Amino acid sequence: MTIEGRAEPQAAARQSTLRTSNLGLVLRTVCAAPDPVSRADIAVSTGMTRSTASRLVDDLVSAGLVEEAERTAGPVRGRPATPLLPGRTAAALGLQVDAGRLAARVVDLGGRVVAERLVDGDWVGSDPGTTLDQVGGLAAVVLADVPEEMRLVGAGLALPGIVDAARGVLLRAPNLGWHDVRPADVLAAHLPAGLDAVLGNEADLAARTVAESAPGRPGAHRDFLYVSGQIGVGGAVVLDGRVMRGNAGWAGEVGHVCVDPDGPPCRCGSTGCLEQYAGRHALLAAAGLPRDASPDLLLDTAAAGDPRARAALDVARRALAVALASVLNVLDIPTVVLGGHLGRLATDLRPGLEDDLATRVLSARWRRPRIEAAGPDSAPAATGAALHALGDVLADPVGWLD
Amino acid sequence: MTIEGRAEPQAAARQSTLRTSNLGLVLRTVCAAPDPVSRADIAVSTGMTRSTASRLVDDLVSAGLVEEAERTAGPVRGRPATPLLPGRTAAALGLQVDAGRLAARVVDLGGRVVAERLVDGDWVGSDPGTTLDQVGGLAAVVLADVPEEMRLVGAGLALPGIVDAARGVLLRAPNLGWHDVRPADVLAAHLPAGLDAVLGNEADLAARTVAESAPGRPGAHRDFLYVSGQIGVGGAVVLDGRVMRGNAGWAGEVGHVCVDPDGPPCRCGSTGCLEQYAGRHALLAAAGLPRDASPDLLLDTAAAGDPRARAALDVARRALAVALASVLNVLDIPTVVLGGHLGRLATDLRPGLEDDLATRVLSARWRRPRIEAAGPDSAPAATGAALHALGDVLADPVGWLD
DNA sequence: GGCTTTTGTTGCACCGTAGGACTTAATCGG
DNA sequence: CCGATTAAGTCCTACGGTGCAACAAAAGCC
Repeated sequence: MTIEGRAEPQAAARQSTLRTSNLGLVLRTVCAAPDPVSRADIAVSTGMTRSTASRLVDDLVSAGLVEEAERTAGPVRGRPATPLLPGRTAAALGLQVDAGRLAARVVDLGGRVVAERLVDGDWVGSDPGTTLDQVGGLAAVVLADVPEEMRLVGAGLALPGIVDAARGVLLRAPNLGWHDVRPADVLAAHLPAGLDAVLGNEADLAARTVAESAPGRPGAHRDFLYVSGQIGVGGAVVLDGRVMRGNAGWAGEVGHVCVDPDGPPCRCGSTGCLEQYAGRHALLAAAGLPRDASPDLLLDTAAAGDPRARAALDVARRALAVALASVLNVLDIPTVVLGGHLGRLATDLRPGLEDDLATRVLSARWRRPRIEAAGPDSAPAATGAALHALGDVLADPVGWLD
Repeated sequence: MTIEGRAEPQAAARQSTLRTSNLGLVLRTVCAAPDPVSRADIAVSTGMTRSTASRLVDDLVSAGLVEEAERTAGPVRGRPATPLLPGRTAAALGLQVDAGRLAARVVDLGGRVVAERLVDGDWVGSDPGTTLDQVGGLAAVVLADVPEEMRLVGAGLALPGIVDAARGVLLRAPNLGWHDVRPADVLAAHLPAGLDAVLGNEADLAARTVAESAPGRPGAHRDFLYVSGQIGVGGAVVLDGRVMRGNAGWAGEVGHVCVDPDGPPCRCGSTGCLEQYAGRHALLAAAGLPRDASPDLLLDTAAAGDPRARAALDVARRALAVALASVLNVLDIPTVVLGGHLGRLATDLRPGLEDDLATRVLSARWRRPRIEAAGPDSAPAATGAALHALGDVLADPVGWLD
């Protein structure tokens, strides 16, 4: 929390800042490139001299953050380049607790999933201690699969609620029925000493996997609104490739954008929230299906001609159009990525939704808003949590040089 | 415009980057401080050594960007400090074209208004060339008032519409009836050679004066939504003290947040936009008053018991509550600042509006959203335009060292 | 008046990057 | 097969900017 109206004291840049900054830049350049780059490539793309680039790369290589691949003699003249790759020995643990799934994953600097475990079930109204114990157990199993030489640089835990990351507290997670939980108290027993999981919001971290396909590597979109269809509707705003966490962690709550002030009351105290039309429970109830039915069943039912299912989908689409248009007008964002159950309904929703947005979004005449579905990852927020931890290394590799 | 999915090549930090960065930091420290600081204060607050701070200050002093005030012997032991102040010889020109007012202002590094001219009138549907000629004339008059030794470091022009700042084009300004105008073509004749005005959106620049009370000095709020009540309703999102311009300059258009999907059609093509309830024209028409009546007349009429005026205010308040709550839920912002005619209605709107927001904003239980009125400045966007130009100097003073 | 305290300055050391010469490892051409 | 060419990577010195510590300056305190 910052004190309003006062600038926080900014630190002066010193010699070591240069090294930190440039080491990070070199590492990010290696990680961002779709194809392996050489020391000379780095020098060219960053503008530093070959000697400087070379020295920084050497430091990163000896720390294991960058690896030299075999020189493959190509059809080019001159001394062949040494291809550089993100190191395989640096990795992070990503954990996820969701109302319907627990996940633990280890992801390395190259974005490769080294090990993972998923468990499906129902944790609505579960006991925080018991559930976190389960996740801790998963984490321990996954960590046992990790090769000996691998170095864990951090861990993250994705939670479907509002978190105070600085204090490590989950303030409230309505879908789980949890509030004021401090996961570190339970997780510490299962994790290696010194490895404590940074908390993050599920939608924020899932959005990160869209913005960043691997640590430091830009993903499909740089500026977008991520809408996470869960029991309710969560979301995240991504600007310039970075997830906006907001002043106190509450940012991105598209589920509570008001679609109709005279609409049904929402558990948040307001009326006509988007969640009341497009949340999974609301949607399935309106369609006359059991509330744990799958999105595919809903689509099949509608396709079979069931009027209630069709109507529920249309209502959800119209509500999404109103809510998303409002957000897009305020944020001037070109793209909406649908995740969770909304992602699986994207094919059905997209055409009508894009048409609605084209009439409701002010800038649509210049650039038509696009709707996309998130990838098929079964636990994107777990990967996002690992990416978050790995991001600390990319931002400042100095602490990881032996 | 950035190419999506690709990281733009970032430049490596070099020795000169240190100097640039630290010179800027020292200058901003001097400008940000409410009371004059000394070289030693700067060293302490930035963490650099006294010798480094001293050297950087000397450079800024000899360039006129910082001034040494008289040493005033205080009641403290030790050698008295030399108080440092923002230089008086660096200033920028701020211009504003509005539907009802033209303005030209010169503001110096300390935030002092050196000279200004305002002209009221009606420029709705005006000819761009003629109107810009008028502003250019104002600018020339104002510049003639500026002392000889003063150095103009830049200029800005605030316009009530969507601008492409990079290309210097006003895309569209519905209130003026302008589109695709390149002001530089007309203004160049009135401004000194080399001084070209950077374009900005009126609401964005007005919001900047709230975020920044003088160049580099934090204002009353750091994170807020600025709502500019003009003929329509504009706005700006300010996060971490910086105005979000959005991907293509369309950000902050709160006026077109949907308040009621079944509401009246808006000129933007959507229905039930906030502007249809809280825009000046809509509000006055609903109250049965002429559309150029003042906000004070509306308040007086309502206070006198006129039911139409009272109802119009209540409708506007409820619409604002729905729209603002949606935005606040997505952005996690604690404060709304009302400007333009809405600022003058703030006293009437605030109590009810804050209550409505308290029930509609998700995080209100933890932190109640607050409504504030913008200051009484008659042309805030002109000042904002000047601040924008001065901001370039604060960001990188190196170009201004002789 | 001498002591204390804090500000501002000066000279030297250190650190990291810049630049250019040199080495290395490949292709190409005779 | 061998030298010319080309580009990658390394090494050494120079330079620029900050850190450090000693010193000078200007006040209050006793």
